[in-house]
Amino acid sequence: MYVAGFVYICIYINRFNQNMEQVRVRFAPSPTGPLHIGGVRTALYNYLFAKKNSGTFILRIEDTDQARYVEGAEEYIIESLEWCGIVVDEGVREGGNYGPYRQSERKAIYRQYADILIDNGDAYYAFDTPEKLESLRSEAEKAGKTFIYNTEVRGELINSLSLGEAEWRQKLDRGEPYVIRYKMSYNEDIHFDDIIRGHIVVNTGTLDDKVLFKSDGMPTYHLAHLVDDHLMKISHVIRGEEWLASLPLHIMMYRSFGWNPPLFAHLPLLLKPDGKGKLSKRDGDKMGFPVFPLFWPYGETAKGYRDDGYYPEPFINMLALLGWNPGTEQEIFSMDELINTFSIERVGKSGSRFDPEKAKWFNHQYLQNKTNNQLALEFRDFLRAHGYQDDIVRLEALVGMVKERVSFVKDIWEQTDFFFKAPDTYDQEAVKKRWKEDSGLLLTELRALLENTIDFSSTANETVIKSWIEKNGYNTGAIMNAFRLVIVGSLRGPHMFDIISWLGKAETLKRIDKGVSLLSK
RNA sequence: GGUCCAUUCGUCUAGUGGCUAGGACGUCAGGUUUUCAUCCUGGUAACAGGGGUUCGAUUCCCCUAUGGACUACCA
Repeated sequence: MYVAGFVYICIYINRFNQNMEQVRVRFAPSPTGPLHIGGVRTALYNYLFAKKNSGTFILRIEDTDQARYVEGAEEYIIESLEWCGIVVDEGVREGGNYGPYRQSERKAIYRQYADILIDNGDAYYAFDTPEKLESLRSEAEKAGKTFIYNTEVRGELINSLSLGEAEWRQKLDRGEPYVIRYKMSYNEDIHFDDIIRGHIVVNTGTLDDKVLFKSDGMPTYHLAHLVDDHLMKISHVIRGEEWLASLPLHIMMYRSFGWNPPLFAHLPLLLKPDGKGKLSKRDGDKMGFPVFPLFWPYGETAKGYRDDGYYPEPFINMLALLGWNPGTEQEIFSMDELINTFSIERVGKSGSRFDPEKAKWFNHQYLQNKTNNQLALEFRDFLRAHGYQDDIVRLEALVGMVKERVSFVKDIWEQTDFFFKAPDTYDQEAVKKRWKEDSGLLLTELRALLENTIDFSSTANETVIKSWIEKNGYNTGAIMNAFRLVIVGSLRGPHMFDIISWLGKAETLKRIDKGVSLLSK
């Protein structure tokens, strides 16, 4: 028992080391719509693992389902990965020695492998119509059971196992539609390992004879991905947890083919922020955050992170930490740091609830590290959208004043709108609280002071005004709040002296005049 | 229903057979500030439940509960 266990572990370790020699991983989405952040995370973990181990990251398009194919989805997926900074080594655009990388273009390959299984006796032809199977399923359901196409019922259905050879060959020759099914063995325990979940045992009695080859001449996922993974020399299959249930089948198939399976790692799911279940587009719509990297422009549109103002770096940073952590207290990672630190063993086992608030915080952190020049350049577009413009040096100064209080470039406008337009109305609450009987007189006095100032810089004004306040024994808070009210229109914004210095003397005096006349009535 | 997987603060998570169970987001309070925000400081808050094993379990085992995935000629 112990010896068997030891031998088993040795074989496993040996295989593990073999696979580590040439790491080749793939991200294999099907082009059925926009790429979900769950998918992005799967791609990211594959990418990080590949780069960490000097391996190859492959993008394979799994378009074997012609009915679900969506125009534009492939381009969208590629563009999404590009935006994220996930670089594909081999794929539909990049090419490579193991192409083609689109399954629809590999159609001819799959049939041969299906035939190998048939010759082995590990697969067979089945002629049952979808309608017949459907009715068997609903019948079983009515009886409180589940219909499974397996050893128990195989003999009673129409296939090359129940029919005489002459009979099924005749059906084939006549061109009757058929599928190829895997002949699952009965009552056998299969043992396999998952890097994240450890050792798992499943009895084949609970498995069914999965369709490998469809009547439309296309393989199903089970056949296609397995053949491709083998032919493309994939060393590690890192994919979503939804595949864990069909891993026993895949292990059996590797055995039938006589191939060494790759190593597997099944990633936990991303769950919705509230309640239960996995994250979906609906949650994003409902709670006002995106679940896709990019805006999806086809058919039913969906907003994306890029278009919502997120930078790719914090988006990736946030996603990397959702289900994985380095075991240290570091939270902010560049892509290179992620690559250096990543390991599959440190991916968690349980599903992670997505928290949009934390995503915002990551963006905030990254934005703080941008230079004023970068932000000013980006902000200029938002400014134009509001019908304003200014020179880049002035915008740099402006951005510098509010940078630390925003999470997105688009937020800058909310913090700086009053720089571009004098207030027309004044916040009533603030007026009530801060505009006193003598405010008008005091501001008129202040106006005279500013009018005679030569140096209108922030520091110069601060010195002048503060000494004036002190000399006259005025109340600083009373003056400054009233001052802010006429300049900004409400009690918010950066340092007052920075504001008026940016506005300039003429505009400052104008706003005092306007405010005093409107508020002193 | 069946099979498989999972379960540490509200959320993301660290961690260990003996610790005051650590960090981050959020939240709350205080401080700084001429305002708001930022920022700083501090607080709040967790080992799903029940049995074992053990001198001792959050940690190891079993059961229960809860959640999830799969159960297509979809991936």
